[in-house]
Amino acid sequence: MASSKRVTLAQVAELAGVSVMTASYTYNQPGRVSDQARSKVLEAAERLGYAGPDPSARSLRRGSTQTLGVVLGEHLTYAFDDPGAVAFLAGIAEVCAGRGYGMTILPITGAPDDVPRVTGAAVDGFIVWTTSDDDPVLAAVRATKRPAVIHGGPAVRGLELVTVDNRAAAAAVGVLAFAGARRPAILSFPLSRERVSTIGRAADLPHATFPVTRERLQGYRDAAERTGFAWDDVVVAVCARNDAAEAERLAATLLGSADPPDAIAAMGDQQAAGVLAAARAAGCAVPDDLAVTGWDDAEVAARLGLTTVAQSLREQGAVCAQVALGQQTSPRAARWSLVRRSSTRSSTGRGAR
Amino acid sequence: MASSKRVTLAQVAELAGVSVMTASYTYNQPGRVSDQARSKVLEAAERLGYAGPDPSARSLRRGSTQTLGVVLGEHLTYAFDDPGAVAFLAGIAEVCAGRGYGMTILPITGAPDDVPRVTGAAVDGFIVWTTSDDDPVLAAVRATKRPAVIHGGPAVRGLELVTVDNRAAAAAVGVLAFAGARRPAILSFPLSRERVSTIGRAADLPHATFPVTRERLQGYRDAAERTGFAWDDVVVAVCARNDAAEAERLAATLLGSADPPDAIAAMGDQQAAGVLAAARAAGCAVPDDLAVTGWDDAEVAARLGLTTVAQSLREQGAVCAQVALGQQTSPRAARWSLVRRSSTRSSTGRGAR
DNA sequence: CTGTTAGCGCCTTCAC
DNA sequence: GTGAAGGCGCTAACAG
Repeated sequence: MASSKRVTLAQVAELAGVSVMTASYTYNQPGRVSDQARSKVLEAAERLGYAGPDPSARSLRRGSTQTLGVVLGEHLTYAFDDPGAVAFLAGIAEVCAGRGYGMTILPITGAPDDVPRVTGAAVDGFIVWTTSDDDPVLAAVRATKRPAVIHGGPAVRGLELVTVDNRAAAAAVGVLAFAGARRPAILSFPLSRERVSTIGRAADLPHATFPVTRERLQGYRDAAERTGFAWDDVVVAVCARNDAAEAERLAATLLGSADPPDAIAAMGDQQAAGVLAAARAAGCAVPDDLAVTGWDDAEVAARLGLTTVAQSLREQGAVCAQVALGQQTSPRAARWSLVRRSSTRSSTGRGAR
Repeated sequence: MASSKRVTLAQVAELAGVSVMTASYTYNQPGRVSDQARSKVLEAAERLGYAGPDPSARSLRRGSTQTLGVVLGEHLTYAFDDPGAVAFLAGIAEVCAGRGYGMTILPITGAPDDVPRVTGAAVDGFIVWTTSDDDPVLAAVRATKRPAVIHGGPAVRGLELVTVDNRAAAAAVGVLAFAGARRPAILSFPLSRERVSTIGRAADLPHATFPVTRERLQGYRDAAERTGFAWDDVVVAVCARNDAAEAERLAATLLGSADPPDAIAAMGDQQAAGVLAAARAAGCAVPDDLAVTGWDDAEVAARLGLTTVAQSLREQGAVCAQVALGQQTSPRAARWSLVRRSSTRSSTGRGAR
């Protein structure tokens, strides 16, 4: 039945005894073709083992691929490990599926071939997961001139941006973390793509090229100053990612130091969960000996009673997709809110809640 | 600088004063072009705002898209929620990134347009996440004649299959679950795409069209019979998915019944975690009052001390990708092993471990 | 309802 | 190192 070579629409049309267009219509606008012609075409297709119109040829002709590209920063595994990133992807997928679009994941490895792989992806638009100011992929995406939306940051001229106001949210949650504390500390996402772990004074921090990290640090600084601290007094531990295990290790180090913190604002709920584990191990009562805050309001935050910043990454993913598809423009800043639970001190006195 | 219309290689070549082929070589085989010609081309491209070779045209001409399609069953959100599925995707992504391939996620919604969306995806091959015998997407994938690998099942003529021996593994873990028990029960994945929750006798189960579910049920049956039970005596609760919350609800119902089970074999670790939560709520000691087993050896299994079936979904994802890329063929059955922890009774007497 | 024409943008082939 | 021709497989646009 099937020939070994690729079967084309022209061959099907010939065998069916109709023109190529009739065969094409049979697949694309079946209602426009007579029953008779249609069945002849389908029968011929069956006989030849025709696989259906070739997607690449169709894309070329139509000028659209019906696919959106999603650029995920280095370490795809970590992206999938992060419940926030996963929710974001689910939001994109929902919109894509609803509009008949596919969704191409473009994993970035850090190797030089990232750029051609992104540029060469057959997609109608891009969604870029938070990255650093200096990520070469940003320029590559812009160079394609296809619609592109960046989530989180950085803001790039000509590309859309969907994000919460990280600085404001960090300031708000930071106040909850630091209120009533004497030695505030921060558990930070990496500052730059090198992703090294460090512990040090806030004043000694090198410039952060991840805008999301940078803005949250600024917000925590606002919070520290608002609650009576100098930025220099704040200890900042930098993690390589939003991961409980590493956070636990760093938190254990902090808590075991000569001058342990009594408040830790973390940039992610997974990190905060690690901090709670370290606190338990150290015999530290939360929130009395140690206040802890997270970020994202993931499932773990509710389970552990974490005070955190709530935002819907899923919804933001959906918005990114809509913007990339041109269904929506100029999204105002995404919504966020504070979720106050038992991991922070009550500002009106102990046990006030 | 940039014109509003799409810029083509021919226009770049013309402005650069070279032939189209020289321009093409500049992008694809830079070494083959003189420095002079190359810089003229790149300058012209810059001036015109040329976005680089069009991916669809290139795919058509080359006959390959450099992308793999991954078909994820209904409810993409759930897929991302399932740590096993996520590990599987990470394994695929790893191989894809390493070979310069993209990875297109094809979410299945259950709507009739699933088939054209899958068929029409510009991909070189497919990886299909476990589905039911009657899923129309299977036929569609096969009809494309592109390489395709199914994970888990069903086995389809002409398509590759990567899976563990579910029946054997279920029999093995089932023996651990049921040993020393008097009223064995099973917490099952859905039987068919309808995904309804039910509780009933094993003998009354309708035919399962999800082969993975079916084979695991058969294995548990083997285990039940091997440990002295008739299949009719086994209670089976069917969940809509591998999710802790739903499992907890069903387990609570089981444990609150007139004749509560004292052993529950679950098809997933998340489900098993839900069972443990229900047991705790019901004041049921594990494993003495209730033995519990899971499946996958996810992170939660280690944390909760669950006896479970270990398999590397990540590795299986990688294998699927390699097979789909034609780098590997006829994969033998994937490896699995038993991980015995504290959620099951010791076969040599209490506390033997 | 069916057919003809004319490319979509690029790259393989083969010549120079 | 460079170029001319031709066509990958399909469908928009326009007849009839």
